[in-house]
Amino acid sequence: MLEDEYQLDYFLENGFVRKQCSKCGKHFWTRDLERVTCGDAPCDPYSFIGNPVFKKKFDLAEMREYYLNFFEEKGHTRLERYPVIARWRDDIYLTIASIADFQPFVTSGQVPPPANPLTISQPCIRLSDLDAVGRSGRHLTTFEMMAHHAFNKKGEEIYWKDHTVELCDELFNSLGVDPLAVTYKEEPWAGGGNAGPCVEALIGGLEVATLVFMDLKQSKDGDISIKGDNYRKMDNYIVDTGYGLERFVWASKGSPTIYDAVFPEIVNELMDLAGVSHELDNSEYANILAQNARLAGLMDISEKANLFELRKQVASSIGTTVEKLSSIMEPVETVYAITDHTRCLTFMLADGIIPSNVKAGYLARLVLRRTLRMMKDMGITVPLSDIVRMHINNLPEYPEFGEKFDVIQDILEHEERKFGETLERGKRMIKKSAKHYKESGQSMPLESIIEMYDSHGIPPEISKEAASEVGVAVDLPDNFYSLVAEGHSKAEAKEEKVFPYAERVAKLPKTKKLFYDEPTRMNFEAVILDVFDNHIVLDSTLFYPEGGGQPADYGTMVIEDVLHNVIDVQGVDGVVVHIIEESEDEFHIKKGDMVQGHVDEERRMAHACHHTATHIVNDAARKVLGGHVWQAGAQKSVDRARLDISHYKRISLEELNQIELIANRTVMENQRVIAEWMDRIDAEKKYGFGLYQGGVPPGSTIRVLKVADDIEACAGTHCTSTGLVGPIKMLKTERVQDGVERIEYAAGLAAVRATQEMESYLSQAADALRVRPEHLPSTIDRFFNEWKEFKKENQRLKDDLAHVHVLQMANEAVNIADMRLVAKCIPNADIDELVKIAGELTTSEDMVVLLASDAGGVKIVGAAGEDALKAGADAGKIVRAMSQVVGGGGGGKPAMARGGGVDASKIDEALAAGQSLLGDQLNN
RNA sequence: GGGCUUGUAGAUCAGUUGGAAGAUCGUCGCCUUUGCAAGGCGAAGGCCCAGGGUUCGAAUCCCUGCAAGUCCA
Repeated sequence: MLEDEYQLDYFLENGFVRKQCSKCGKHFWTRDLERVTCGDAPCDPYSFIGNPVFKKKFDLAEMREYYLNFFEEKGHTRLERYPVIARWRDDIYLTIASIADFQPFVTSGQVPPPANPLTISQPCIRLSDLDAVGRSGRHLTTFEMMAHHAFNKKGEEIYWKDHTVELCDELFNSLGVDPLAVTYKEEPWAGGGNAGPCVEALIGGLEVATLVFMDLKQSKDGDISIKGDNYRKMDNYIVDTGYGLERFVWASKGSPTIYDAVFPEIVNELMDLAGVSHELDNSEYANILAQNARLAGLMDISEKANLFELRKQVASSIGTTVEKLSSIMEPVETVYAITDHTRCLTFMLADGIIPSNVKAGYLARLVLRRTLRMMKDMGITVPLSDIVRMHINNLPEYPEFGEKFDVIQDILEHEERKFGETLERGKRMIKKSAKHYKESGQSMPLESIIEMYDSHGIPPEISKEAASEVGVAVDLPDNFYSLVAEGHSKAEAKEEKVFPYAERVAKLPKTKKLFYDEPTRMNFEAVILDVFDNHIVLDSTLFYPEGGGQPADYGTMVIEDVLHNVIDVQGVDGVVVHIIEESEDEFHIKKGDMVQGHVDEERRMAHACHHTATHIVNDAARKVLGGHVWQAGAQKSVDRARLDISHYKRISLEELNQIELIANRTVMENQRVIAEWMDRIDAEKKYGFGLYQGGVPPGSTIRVLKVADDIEACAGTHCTSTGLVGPIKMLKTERVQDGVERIEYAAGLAAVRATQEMESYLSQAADALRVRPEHLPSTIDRFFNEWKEFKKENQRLKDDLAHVHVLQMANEAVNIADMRLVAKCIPNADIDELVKIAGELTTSEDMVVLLASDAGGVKIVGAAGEDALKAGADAGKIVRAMSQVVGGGGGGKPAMARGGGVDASKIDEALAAGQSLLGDQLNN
């Protein structure tokens, strides 16, 4: 990055000098002529602890308000925060920075910003330094990034570097910061495909703000190289600042840790619950925490070795041992982490993340389970929701949290119970396998501990604990989690489907879409703009291209008196491409030809019904299940549609019935379906991000569709009023992921057909049992019970029959070498009968039994009594040999074997062969 | 989106190379006991998740589906 980028007039005119840090070598700007270090840790240790840098103390609400108000007075428009779950992004799950609110469409210049310049305090969640939270004294999973942004275009500059630094500097001045204590360090920034110069504002060793001047974007042919990637200048350039709200509050209070500054009441309450005495008034204790935070500021403690190093340094600086220090620090750190994590959960759940085993939901569960584990370690037994309640009470600025508390509580209880069950199950498994290893005199292999974690979610510490209860010791290596990661094969890069002819299509003008204005018209005329094999582009069309879960229209096109079937329609950047069935005539189609198009009306109407029904069902589901319900996907077809929604429990039959009733009521209200093209920003302001349930459409204007109470951005074709949807019939629910339920339903004629189909199953079943459908449940119940009775009865009869056979057959035995043999065919007997007879006969110890039956081919059973076994009889071998005779196979144990074959005519031959083989066995 | 694990009695789980479906707890009956805890004897209770396939034969092997658990991006 060029040095020139940082030669700001503001610095030069306000007594700043550019220096190079004597420790890290980076350049920085300061008013302090004596200063030799850049002001950032580790070059400068924290000096603000116990020595606040502002003239007064602020809490979160006061600080946030001060900041936003300051920038409002400087001509910025204040914006409401965005959710912590990045609904409008498909590349990240969580909102990780204020600028994320405006990516990708505002930052790329496609969509104008909601205000310019603007200021916002955006709650953000970053889980990348999870291990450091609580320990470092400064890391948080959840923080608010206060920011002012200006979006500049060539010729339309709001403000750029000078004014940005000036505003920052003024803010510090107004807060009473000593001007000599502020440094601005040069630190080129790159991330998320963009880059630019950047200065970090540092006070007392703490980085309190980052001022990014984003004016580069990643590009293969770019002429500027940063960290190995090529970038080039953008037409627009953006002021992207980030001021850490929590750090400001910390700096204003100078408390030993950021946690004691941000949520002191909750920290204290949890310390009490954990039985940890946390007296910051005690100067000795406060000094330990302060010293820990100061030194932690100098290093990255996410690695265990570094944590130990930190302990060593802190211990020596206050004159104690590492063990003693650890015993003081660990409980305190854990409580800090619990306080932080529960605040994170508060934001996550209140903003509608449903804990799950995939996607953002997994992140929520990760935090949740970590928290529960730590609470258990600390002996905190209150429900998680009690702690979340504390946070909600502590954040009155977010009244929406309180409104959602009931659902949050329900989710938390559900999750706590689930985790408890998982741990119980896991402990049983561990104990079982530990016992196994103990008995065989082995130690517990690490692989099984890894498997317990990877496949069953049992934390290694819990595995170790459970194993030691059985008396098996387990060594846990420091790099346990990286060993887990090693076991995972790298995910394959998925192949992106590339549309053929995409480049040529891109050069064509956007197709005029007639189906929005005239949803009921099915015939049209148009002109061919271009043809690629069987792909046809028109100037205008009534054909709906696949999109938004709605499949493409089919139909026909008459070109030069030849009829072509349209078998697919795709949209490529606003250009509609019609794909016709391949035929020999297609070679005659050329640019400029007139086309008479006809859309398959039945297919279109079925799609429209299902699409409108989807909006109705979505709304009904929210009304029945709760406001946390969020569309996670949808697909329509001619005969059914499905809607995936976020929900933390299985949908019960009662709930599904309720949804069905409400949906059909909405239909009968016969409300007009209203679609209007709106400015994206206006639409977002008016309706919120609920608009994007079905996905985020690109562009500065979006089509807002109102179906009864449901308002969404939607580009599909719809019925003109809800009444035209016809009946909506729920078909089934399915759990596609933990936390995501799929509802399947049919609408319109498809619903009638689906109902008819169900009824026909019902009447067929009823006919088969010769009862009326309403008697089916009781009749089936009776039949099933009777069937079980008969089965048992059958078993008893076979036993009796076998017994009768046994009495007869014992007399028929022939003597072979001191043993007795019964070799006989019992016609029609099934294999179980043969087994029973043979089993009973061989209770006589000198008996060998060879039985056959012609039921279903040939069945053979052989058995030998104790003495016969000792004498060398092996029923397994005999039966195998006999089975080969009848064209099959068999085997078993010497005492009991079975086999069979297909050729019933050779049964006698097989019995004879068996007898002779037995003779051989006994004589040897 | 990818990976791994699991569906057997009311509950928790065994079930070997494919060859007679089991244990423990719980339930019920009887016995022992002043009573309780406990003990003894016995019994009931299984579409071995569903559907295909391989095989003479499948709880067991293969495929598909359904249900559930879990790790990661």
